[in-house]
Amino acid sequence: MKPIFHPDMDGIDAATVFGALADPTRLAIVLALADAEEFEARCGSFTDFASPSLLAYHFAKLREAGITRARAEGTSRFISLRREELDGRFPGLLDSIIATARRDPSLPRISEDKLLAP
Amino acid sequence: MKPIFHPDMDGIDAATVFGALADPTRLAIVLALADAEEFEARCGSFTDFASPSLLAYHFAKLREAGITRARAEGTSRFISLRREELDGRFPGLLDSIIATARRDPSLPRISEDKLLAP
DNA sequence: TCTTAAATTCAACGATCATTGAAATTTGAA
DNA sequence: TTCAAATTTCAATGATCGTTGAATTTAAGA
Repeated sequence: MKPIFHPDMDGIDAATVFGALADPTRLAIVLALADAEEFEARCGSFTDFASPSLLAYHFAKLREAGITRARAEGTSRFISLRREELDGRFPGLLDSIIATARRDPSLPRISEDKLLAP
Repeated sequence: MKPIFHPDMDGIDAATVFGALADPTRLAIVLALADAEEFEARCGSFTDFASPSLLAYHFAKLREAGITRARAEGTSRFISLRREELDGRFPGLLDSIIATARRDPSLPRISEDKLLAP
């Protein structure tokens, strides 16, 4: 019932965004969201990356840095990239981040068809 | 006499680069280097940003993440951006970082003519 | 040689971070 | 109402981070 907090994009500073990306698991989440056909993914799709409670921590970091939004549906949650808003605040940055993540072979990947499966 | 360590760019991963940028002082250093006419700056030019010992810590972080190089001359040191090398590893990233830093008014700035003055 | 200047290194500190496992919350289904 | 699934919250841990101030290094100049 309690709404999910999403920060105003105008208040986001650059160092906070980079801090949210300074972790391979979070970078892998962003990459998976970027490379997926669907624009959102179920939170439970990422259990290959970390334990549920650790994932919740990483999801909160990304959300509080303005990079992702979250939406609740039933007992599930879906997250997606705040593409347009982030591009308004820092034009071109998200695309560059995604391109950078793609170039890093050390990042864990996830098969795309896992992202929405219940 | 002991040479300054510069990591091989191939071994740099994306999360390390973002981690080096997750601090306003280090972002301000990168921004100053990017906006300067000269391609390098004396380390002592940044004392507005932090104390000498704290600056040395930040310089090391940037250097170990592959973002900057350092060169000793007499008792001074000069740092510069590893533009071409970084662009080879992560094309377009540095320009995007610089554009992002420019859009963040909360970052401290330095008058450009301080960067080389002895 | 003695001194000064420029910068780093080191030891310490409190703060934040990533991680774990258990407990709590929320919702839909039996 | 009870149960199970999905996810978060909480408390605790060790590790890393940003910061300070003192000590050290290095090289140039008097």
